[in-house]
Amino acid sequence: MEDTSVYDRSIAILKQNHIRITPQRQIILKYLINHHNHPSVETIYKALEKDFSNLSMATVYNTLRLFEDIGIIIQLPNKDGGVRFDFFGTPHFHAICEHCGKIIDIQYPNYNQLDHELQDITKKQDPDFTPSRSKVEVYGLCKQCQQKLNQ
Amino acid sequence: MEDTSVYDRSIAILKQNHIRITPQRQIILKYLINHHNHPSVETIYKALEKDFSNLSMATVYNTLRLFEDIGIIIQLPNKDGGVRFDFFGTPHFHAICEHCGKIIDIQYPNYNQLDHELQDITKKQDPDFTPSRSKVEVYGLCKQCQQKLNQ
DNA sequence: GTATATGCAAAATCTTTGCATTCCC
DNA sequence: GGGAATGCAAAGATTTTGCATATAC
Repeated sequence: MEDTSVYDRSIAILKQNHIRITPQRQIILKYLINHHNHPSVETIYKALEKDFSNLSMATVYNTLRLFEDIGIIIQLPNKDGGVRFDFFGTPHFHAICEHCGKIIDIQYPNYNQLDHELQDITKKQDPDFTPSRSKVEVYGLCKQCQQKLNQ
Repeated sequence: MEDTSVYDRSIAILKQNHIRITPQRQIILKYLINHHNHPSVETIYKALEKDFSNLSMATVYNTLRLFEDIGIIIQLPNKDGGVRFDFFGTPHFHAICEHCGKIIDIQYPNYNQLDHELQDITKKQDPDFTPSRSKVEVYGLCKQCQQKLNQ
């Protein structure tokens, strides 16, 4: 199963960073790998507390920040307050609807090249800054909202 | 003065969008044009309430959302909660320090071409989505934080 | 064994809302 | 004049903190 190796690779990254593998971190990681719904903190918490009682929001917050720091997930803006998250196994960017806030994954084969380009430009414009990753968001209107607004 | 015409052009955009020109909107717009410090809501409020008593946070929030909706400012993530804003007269992107959260403007001559490219890719990958603008952030370490972390 | 992570609940932040009043067009 | 914007304060969300307890390595 492909997901298992994604999971194993992620766990390896955690270990490389001397991060302890707790059950909470495992289930949150699994959730993020298996759900590409760009969940909010609360969505993750609600989904997991059923099977894993006495999980706390604080732990979910801690874990997500940790995962973001080491680059295996990225944070996305949420139209109505709060933020959302997305597992970042295959690098990609996001299209975000300005009207409803819907987030769509844009898988782009040359993302790595684009990422490299953006880091290059940044280093050229500001040699004092050492870039390590980039984040791209494209804003516009999703199909449903286009139709709604044209009525 | 260059800033005057930037201001006039922005006001024209507001009028095009049938947005009323209130004194509050004028001073907030002027502040954003003249300060490229990526201010938070509170920074703007604090700076303006001195000269403009009984300005309310609610109005600052409303105004910033409005300006963002019509695309004359963009919202940036803030490391420690909340968000920051930047006037978007000349299209550019941002370098953000992962360690201290510092935001640096990256003026890039071919930004428009890059923006166009990103919208093109998005449309190709998801024909149902109609893109209108893009946002690019490059993460890494600023000079100060590199030095700090290497000690 | 020890440093680290967790849960809990309270505190601190940040943002929105409702409504009476004011004001732009 | 009328619809829209504002200020205010309260409510609602979201996120962080402190500390005792539990646990990964």
